Amino acid sequence: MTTPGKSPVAPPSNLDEALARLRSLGGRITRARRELIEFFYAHDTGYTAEELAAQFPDVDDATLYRALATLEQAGIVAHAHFGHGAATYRRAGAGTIPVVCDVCATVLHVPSEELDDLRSRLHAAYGFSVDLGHFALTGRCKRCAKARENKRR
Amino acid sequence: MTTPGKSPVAPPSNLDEALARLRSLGGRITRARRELIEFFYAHDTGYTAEELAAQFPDVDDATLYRALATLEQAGIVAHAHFGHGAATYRRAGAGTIPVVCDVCATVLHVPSEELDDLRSRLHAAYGFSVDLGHFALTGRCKRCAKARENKRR
DNA sequence: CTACTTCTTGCGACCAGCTCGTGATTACGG
DNA sequence: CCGTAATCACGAGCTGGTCGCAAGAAGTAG
Repeated sequence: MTTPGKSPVAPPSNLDEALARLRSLGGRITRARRELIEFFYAHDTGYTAEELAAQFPDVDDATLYRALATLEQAGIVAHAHFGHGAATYRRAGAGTIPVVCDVCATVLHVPSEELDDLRSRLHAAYGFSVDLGHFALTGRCKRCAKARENKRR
Repeated sequence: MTTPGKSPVAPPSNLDEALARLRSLGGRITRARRELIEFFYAHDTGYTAEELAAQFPDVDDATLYRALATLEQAGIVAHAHFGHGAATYRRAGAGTIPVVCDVCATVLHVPSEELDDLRSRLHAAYGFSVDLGHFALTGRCKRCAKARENKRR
């Protein structure tokens, strides 16, 4: 309803596989798409659309968003929401989930196995398959939690 | 950085306490605020700003958002993000975490104890105090997960 | 009850992040 | 190299939310 259908298959593990996947789904390899894929396979962290736009100044915004949506449907990239602002995009299948401090916006990447437990519990109890990683977990990092403690007394 | 500072104290447990809390923090009890608080104490689920605006047609949008922000700072209401759209607001301290299906948008309310484990694990391992409930967990509900399975073969 | 101060509201303009419609362009199968 | 469908660039538009400011109400002191 809100998210474009995400491919349930395993993410491609390298650039060539990603290009092949895109092609096999009937997508064309355009300059924008190729550059994006290359970029994501060269950089493992997440980028906002704005950052990507700065990286590829001659790709139009609308094109950028459409390319990202296509790559996402192909299971090549994934996006997640941090805090209140823009979404961040990164390579699919990264194996970590982002945890963001709402105070200082620091992002901690937690291995996704930390959450396997929760995932299987919710699956067993409610039949729900959680997709951890689409929304970041939020909270307070060690430092900001401590700072706030001090302020309160 | 993104979220207005959230009060770390326990949420008020009834309407009068909530009003008292607001007053004790130097806030005035205006019609908009009182009506909102009454509404949240009468309805336990979450509402988008749009739904609230429809509920209180003579409260201006900007006022509504400002009132919600005030109540949130006072620890009376809390907002969370479901899917990609608008935030939803509800009474603070509800004790359940929303889990949303990205396909059919059904919301499942999971007792927050289900997540205690995760919370303490992340706290122990990274010093991070997660605030589950600010972002909903997303994924596929039983029915939509099954539907997708069938479509794939 | 009145006067006064300060917080709050309503209004309109505005902003970020993203999406859509359209005609021009380009990838790629043949 | 051609034809044609997929894609792109451009501009307008949409949603969800915020801001500045003048006018209006809540609380307080007298």
